[in-house]
Amino acid sequence: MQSQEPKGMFTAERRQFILAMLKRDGKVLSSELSTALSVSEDTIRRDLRDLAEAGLLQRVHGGALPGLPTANYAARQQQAPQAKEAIARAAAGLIRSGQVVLLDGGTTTLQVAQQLPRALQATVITHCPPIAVALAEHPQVEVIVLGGRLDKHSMVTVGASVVEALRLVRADLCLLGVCSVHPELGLSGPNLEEAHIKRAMIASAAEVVALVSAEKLGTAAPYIVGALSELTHLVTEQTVPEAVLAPYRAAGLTIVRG
Amino acid sequence: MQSQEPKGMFTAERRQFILAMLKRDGKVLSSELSTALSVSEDTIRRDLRDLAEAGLLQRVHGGALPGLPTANYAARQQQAPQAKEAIARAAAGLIRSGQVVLLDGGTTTLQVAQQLPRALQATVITHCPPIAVALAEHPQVEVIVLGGRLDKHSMVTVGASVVEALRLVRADLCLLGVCSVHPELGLSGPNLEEAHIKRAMIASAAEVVALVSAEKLGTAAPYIVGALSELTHLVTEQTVPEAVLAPYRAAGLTIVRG
DNA sequence: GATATTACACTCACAAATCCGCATTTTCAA
DNA sequence: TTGAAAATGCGGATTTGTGAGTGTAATATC
Repeated sequence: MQSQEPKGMFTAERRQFILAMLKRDGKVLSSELSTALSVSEDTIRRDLRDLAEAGLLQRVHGGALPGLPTANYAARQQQAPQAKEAIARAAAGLIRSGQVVLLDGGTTTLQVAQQLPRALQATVITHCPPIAVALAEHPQVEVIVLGGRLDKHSMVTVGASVVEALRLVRADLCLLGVCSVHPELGLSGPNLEEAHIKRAMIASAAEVVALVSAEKLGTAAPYIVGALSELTHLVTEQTVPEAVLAPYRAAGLTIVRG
Repeated sequence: MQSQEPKGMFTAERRQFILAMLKRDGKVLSSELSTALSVSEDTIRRDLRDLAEAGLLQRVHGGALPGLPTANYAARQQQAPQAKEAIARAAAGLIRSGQVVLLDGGTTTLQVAQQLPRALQATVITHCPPIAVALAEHPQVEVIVLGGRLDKHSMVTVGASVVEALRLVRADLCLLGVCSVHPELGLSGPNLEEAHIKRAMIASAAEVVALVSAEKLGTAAPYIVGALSELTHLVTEQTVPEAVLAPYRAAGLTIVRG
């Protein structure tokens, strides 16, 4: 993709190229751009200055970094500590090319969406608008949004229409977010509506993966989602001691540590 | 196709040729077009100016690039902020407390969502995930998301499920975004799927408001949404001369200037 | 912590592209 | 045919994009 470009290139084209390169590599260097596009570094700097002014990237010494993908999610990302990021990365690794994936709501699954390899080609079905917005940046993934009433706290759509739409789906994989997991009580959550939806997601997927941070392991919440036997994988943190995980292994789950 | 053209060539023909060449090559140069069509560069510039006004391409220094398809959503959000903001504020003022409102996709309608008075209590139905995310901040507004396949370019969900869900709705008000409006041809847009959805939105609402920036007035696009008579209000910029608005007034529309 | 190096902003200059007004030609209808 | 409106081309002024030179700020190196 490092291909040279015709000597005649519009300013707008060059800036598109810069943005594309930034998106692909996560950063750009003024010097590299200058040689790659065969224009002076001053021109590159002018481009970077204008693009930064438009909020499309963030200038740093020597080049530029991706701009903040809107303030909303920047705030969310901050409250995602390293542990969640690691869990998300591990979970993203479970998705294979060509699969249809059900992606639950929550900050951890949002991280999953942001960490999908750019080369991955898949269909993601979600009832979480922020995840849909995040995945719009992805070049390959097809996104299906499940409609319903928006629950502003958890930022997912809920209601009969979501469950109904899930009935029409046969997914390969299902990634479940915020849930309590208990060796005997199984999965449970703090919200009845969401519990219904998670149950429908489980019913529509061949493999079911739960993303569980350390503090949610061994706990339970008011509303039951399903038994432990409904799960196939459990992704959690490095730091969780093996003793805590033993009962889940015994139940036949594949354990993945982020 | 690169063949020379008869010395006698109608203006419309030449413009078709320009569009075809743009579609084939992804870009056109004023200088090349001038020699290829054996007309002066001024004529080419006039063509490009008119075609850009009709929204069929995007002018750049030295030639033109394909219209909207290349610009991404984040970039569009930045363009012409003050005019769009004014239109959005005026449109937001049309919403009365307790109403059920259909909110179309687009950058202008996103502005509307961001400008809703915090005291307003209403239900907003939208097929645009970014709008849903923006409205999550609002303390009073209930949000309903219409599900479907995500069109990454315009950031709205599309498909039969959206139209189907709209059938179940009886809204008081409908705010339509990016559309071309023409006194005789009525509303039209650049996308067939979206045209279908806009039509369904119109059918489900008692009052229909079109949010139209100055450059979209008097223009048309490939896909018809509906006749002028389907509209009840038209919100546009302060700067639009009264003469341009006269035909819309004559059609019985209430004109609101931002 | 001082110095060398690199990146940056600012200005100027030049060329290309564009815009504008006006004269000329073409088109179409009365 | 004739007249009005639109389209076209031309010469000018203006704007835009670019590169080069110079001084300043930031980073790297010792």
